[in-house]
Amino acid sequence: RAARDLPWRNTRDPYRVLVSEFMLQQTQVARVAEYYPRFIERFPDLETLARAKPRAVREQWDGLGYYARARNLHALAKDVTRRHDATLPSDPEELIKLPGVGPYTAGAVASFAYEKPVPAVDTNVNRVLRRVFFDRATRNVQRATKVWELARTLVPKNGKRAWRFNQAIMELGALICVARRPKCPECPVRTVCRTGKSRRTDAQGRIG
DNA sequence: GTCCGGAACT
DNA sequence: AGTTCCGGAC
Repeated sequence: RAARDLPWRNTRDPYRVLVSEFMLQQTQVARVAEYYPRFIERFPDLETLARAKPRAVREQWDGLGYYARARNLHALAKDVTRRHDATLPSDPEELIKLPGVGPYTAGAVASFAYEKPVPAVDTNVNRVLRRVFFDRATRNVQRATKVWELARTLVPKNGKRAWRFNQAIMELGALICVARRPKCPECPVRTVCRTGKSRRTDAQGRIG
């Protein structure tokens, strides 16, 4: 509903989704918004990126940090161009085998590009789910796999709904259910959220 | 000065 | 389970 309009949300092109996710792994939205369009213009598709010189890729990435990810992305492009006929896999199990692709990025590409009904748990989503569904004691101890299990049960079975669901939770985590001082009074799910409920009566305590 | 963030590696 | 990478926000 109150989602921000971001360039990589208006596409289902797997390559573009992949690039945005690689950038977002390490950097905040505002900064990615600055780099992403230039990168896409310079390397519009996987083949172009695969053919590019490491130097050129690095230059486009300069200032974003975590340069190993740029190398991974480049290696991935070469990999996929060679082995998968320049088409990114749609299955998270396959995606995760690619360099620089972990559980989150695999889920994100599968959902945001291919509209597969799979969860994508980044730290935002992780934080939101833990606050909403787990009590304070459990929250600190919950293993990541538990949150993924929960996310799997929550994601709509319909791919388009799953896409919106994943985007919505990430947006919630990024704008409202932020790490430091969550804005519970503005939160649309506060009435069903453990944390939101307990905080409604509090003046403004911190979240443990 | 401290916290934040995915994946990879120890 | 803890560390590293890198730059920005606070």
